[in-house]
Amino acid sequence: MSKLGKPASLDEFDRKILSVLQRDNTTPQRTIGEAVNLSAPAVQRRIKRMTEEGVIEANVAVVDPGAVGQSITIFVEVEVISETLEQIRKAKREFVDAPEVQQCYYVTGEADFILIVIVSSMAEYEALTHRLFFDNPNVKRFRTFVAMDRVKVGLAVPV
Amino acid sequence: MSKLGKPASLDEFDRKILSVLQRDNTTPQRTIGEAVNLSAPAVQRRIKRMTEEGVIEANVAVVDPGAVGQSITIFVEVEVISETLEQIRKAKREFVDAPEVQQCYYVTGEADFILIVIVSSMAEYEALTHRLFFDNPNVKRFRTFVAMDRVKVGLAVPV
DNA sequence: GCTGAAAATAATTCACT
DNA sequence: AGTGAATTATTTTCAGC
Repeated sequence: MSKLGKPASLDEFDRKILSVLQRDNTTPQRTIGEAVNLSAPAVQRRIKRMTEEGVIEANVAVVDPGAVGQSITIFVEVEVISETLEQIRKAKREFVDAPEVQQCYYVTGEADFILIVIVSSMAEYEALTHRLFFDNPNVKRFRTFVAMDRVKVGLAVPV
Repeated sequence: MSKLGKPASLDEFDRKILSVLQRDNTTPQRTIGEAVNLSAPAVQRRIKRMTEEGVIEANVAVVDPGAVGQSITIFVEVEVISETLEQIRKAKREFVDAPEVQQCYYVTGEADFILIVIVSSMAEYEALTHRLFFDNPNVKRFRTFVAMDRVKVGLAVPV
């Protein structure tokens, strides 16, 4: 959910703090302060403000899918038939609600949605395709790409 | 980088801890302990072990791209000409080294790579396509999908 | 091996300048 | 925004299972 309240102008201090937190948010505020030439409380205040403004959306641990069952990462391009606002909203909701769907984007181009799905078996994926796609009369077409290697993974944003 | 050293067998405690940390890794260990019926030090030891084993790959802050310049998320399907091991490795390296490339997967299907790119303007994306694709004789074709909405974003894994 | 309890250390938060 | 005190969390040590 993006905060639309403010432009949330960030100064150079904020940007530097963010770039540290995107790599490792367990970095002590004191260490961050030394890196950006600010006291620890000042760093803390800025982090708190950016969290309240929604600049920092979440703080999460990144888990290796392979360690938790033999997980399979799959990309799915989905094309829908009707692109009315209501249909799009409904499709979004269905995709978001599926726990197997890790990331979902509404896109321009030859597809309408791109989904990143994580399952523990192809049988599970097949079941998911039935539930999300075949049983959905508004889905015209979908294409599957199975990831053989997660070459680079990150949610970081250039700051 | 996936740790291949051990199967890293996780018990129910580990899985519960992971599922908490994937939502919010700033949750105090004491609170986690109460949730999973374990003492704070026990929680801490398990987190440390899973971090060393690579089960926990990173701890990161998720930043709203819109807050940091008006960032644009783009998906790119890349098809290469030669799929020799050496060419694949070389392509991987080039994609990984580009800071605009946030996520990169090597996939089966009609494409060979799927990239998730974040740029602050289409001009920047165009420059990137020249650098990564047009100037690379091994790239046969690429397709661009511009994200209009990040419907769901997460790196969490079902545990 | 693992746990939980207590002490020591280090972090964060708050009042004040 | 910085300083220092108070609070809170994390880390280590250690005894017991």
